[in-house]
Amino acid sequence: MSKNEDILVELLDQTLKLRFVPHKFQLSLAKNSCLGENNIITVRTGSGKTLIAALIARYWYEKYAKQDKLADFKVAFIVPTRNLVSQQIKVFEKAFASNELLEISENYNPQKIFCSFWLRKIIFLTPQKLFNTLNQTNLTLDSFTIIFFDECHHTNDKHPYNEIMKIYYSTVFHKTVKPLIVGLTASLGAGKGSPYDHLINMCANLDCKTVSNIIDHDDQVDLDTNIPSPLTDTIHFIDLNTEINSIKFNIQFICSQLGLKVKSKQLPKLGHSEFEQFIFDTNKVAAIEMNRDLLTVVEYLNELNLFYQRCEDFPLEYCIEKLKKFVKDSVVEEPTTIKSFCMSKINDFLIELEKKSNFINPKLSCLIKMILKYNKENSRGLVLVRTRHHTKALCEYLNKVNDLKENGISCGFLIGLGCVDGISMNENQQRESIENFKNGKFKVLVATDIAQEGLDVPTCNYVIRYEFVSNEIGTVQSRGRARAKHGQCILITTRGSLNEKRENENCIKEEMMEQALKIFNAIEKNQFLNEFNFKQAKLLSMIRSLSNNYNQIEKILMDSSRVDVHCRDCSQFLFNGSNLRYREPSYFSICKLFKDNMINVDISKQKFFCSVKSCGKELGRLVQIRNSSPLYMIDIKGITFKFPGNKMVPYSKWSGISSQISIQEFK
DNA sequence: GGACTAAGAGAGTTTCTAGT
DNA sequence: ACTAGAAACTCTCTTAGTCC
Repeated sequence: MSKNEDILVELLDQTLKLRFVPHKFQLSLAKNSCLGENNIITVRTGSGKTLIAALIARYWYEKYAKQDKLADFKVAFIVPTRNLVSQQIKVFEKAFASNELLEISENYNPQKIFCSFWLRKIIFLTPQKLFNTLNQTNLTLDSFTIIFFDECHHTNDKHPYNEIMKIYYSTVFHKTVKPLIVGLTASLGAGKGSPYDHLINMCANLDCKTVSNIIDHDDQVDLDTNIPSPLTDTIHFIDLNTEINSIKFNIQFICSQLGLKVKSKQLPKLGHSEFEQFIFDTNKVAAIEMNRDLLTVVEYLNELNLFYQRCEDFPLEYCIEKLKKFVKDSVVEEPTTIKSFCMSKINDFLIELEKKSNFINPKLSCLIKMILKYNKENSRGLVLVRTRHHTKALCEYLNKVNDLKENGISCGFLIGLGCVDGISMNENQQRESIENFKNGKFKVLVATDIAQEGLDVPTCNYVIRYEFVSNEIGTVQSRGRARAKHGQCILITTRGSLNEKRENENCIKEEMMEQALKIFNAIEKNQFLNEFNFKQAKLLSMIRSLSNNYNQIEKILMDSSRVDVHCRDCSQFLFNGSNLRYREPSYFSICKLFKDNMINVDISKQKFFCSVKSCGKELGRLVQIRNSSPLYMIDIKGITFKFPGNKMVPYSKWSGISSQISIQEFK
């Protein structure tokens, strides 16, 4: 029996302890990692990559247990986006007791991660968190037995994944004890140059000399029979109808009228980048010349151009609402002649639009038709769009459509964290949206590309990309969201659009990527290793030179006593830099002279200000720490730093100055 | 005409700040 | 103490400008 088969038998034995029965192809893909080789596992979406990871982790867990080394067993499972953390934990629960798994959620700081690290066997986190912990605490990569990189095609350039690998290369690569690297992805991508070169680059970045993919015929059959078969993408072309074209024509007409008012030469075509450039340039000229009329016209032209772009994809009511809001916001008491003219043109246009009450947007009606067509008992549909505005507008619109209501189809939306242009979502709302989509309260989910990667809803049977095309990896990933049998993936776009062109290019790239994998499978191992070693040597020398630079920067960190802190407004000297102290997450002054003479304290507000009478700049807040006198927390925006040679530098954040001078920590 | 670079927009993530 | 929002950072894509 060969060593490989040994491993397989052993693996099958392990499966008795799992709460799932792995498919044969999953065992084949896990093999290299169980042999202890760093390895990239690539197989199409939906085939249970996370289960393979759990299998590998379990294999090593048992191995360590047998050798009585379980105390050393530590695994990190890194995922590119936060909402994947809890999702992947659920999969691992099929192979491990939940008290051995730890979800590092957003309220963990590096110190807390460092402390919690020892409590559980497997931690799940985003790469930035791991990176920060490695940099700010004593945690090192050789503490880990295995590191899984989920969606490892990100390991490139300055992505946090690659930053972690740079630490790997500069700290543990030459050691005998180092973590086993396992990369998981549905598609490595084709890169910019040759896809095969790209594949070698990815291997070098991840220090993986093998790429596990389905080679064996039996495995292919096993995959195809057990996992719902892959879908072919279809592009659904839309021809714009006369109504939209007439609206566009109207906007063009109004714009040319506005243009004449400022004697501009012929306007560029609306909806194209030249028009935006024209707006930008003209605005600049108008601002320099202080030409108010021109500024007004440019403002209106810009809004009309936005309308021109929106009316194809968005519901008409949404476009009208946006325009109305613009009109409302720009009302002034005594408008100039030009302003009144623009306003009246827009108002006329709005009245004209209101008449089109039963206007049909062909792209939207196609979307509704698609949803109705693929909607089944207990089915789910994902609509992917480009911007946050799309998600909100489409979601509101779809929820009003009678055809959908009658079929019991309600719709939710999902976007990333934070607030942009007044559209926001926090973590709880995200979780709620996904939960409602899973439990069926929402049968349709409209989302930005946050949902493109990793969102795993088994009943999701169709994905509609609504005028949304990203890169070739995105095409593969979005297809993988349709998990149910006979799933569908449709791209809705205007005929002849840029999106059509890009989608076609993506398909070609995807084909090339498959080809690169075939070359890899066919090529002599030695030849591959030569190419791999060459890339890796290049990578190592680059990292070495980077770390040399880094060490130099470390060395020239200035003694804090060589800088002085001054008031940002009146330049009054406040205290010497040696009196600065850091206590997470803020900075304080411990200078007695400063406290006694340089500031006025407002006890009721718990704030202090520059003591110069004509200044009074706010400099910071009082912070009460248990059983001690108040600390003087300095606001970075209230002060400026004076360097040797009398150079004054204002910083907007503390990380700027703390990378220049050494600041002591509070004890 | 093709390759490269820079800037801008829109998406993401984390950290820090300020208000309740 | 908690939470929401701003700021700072990266990534991808597109466009415009420059160089060969």
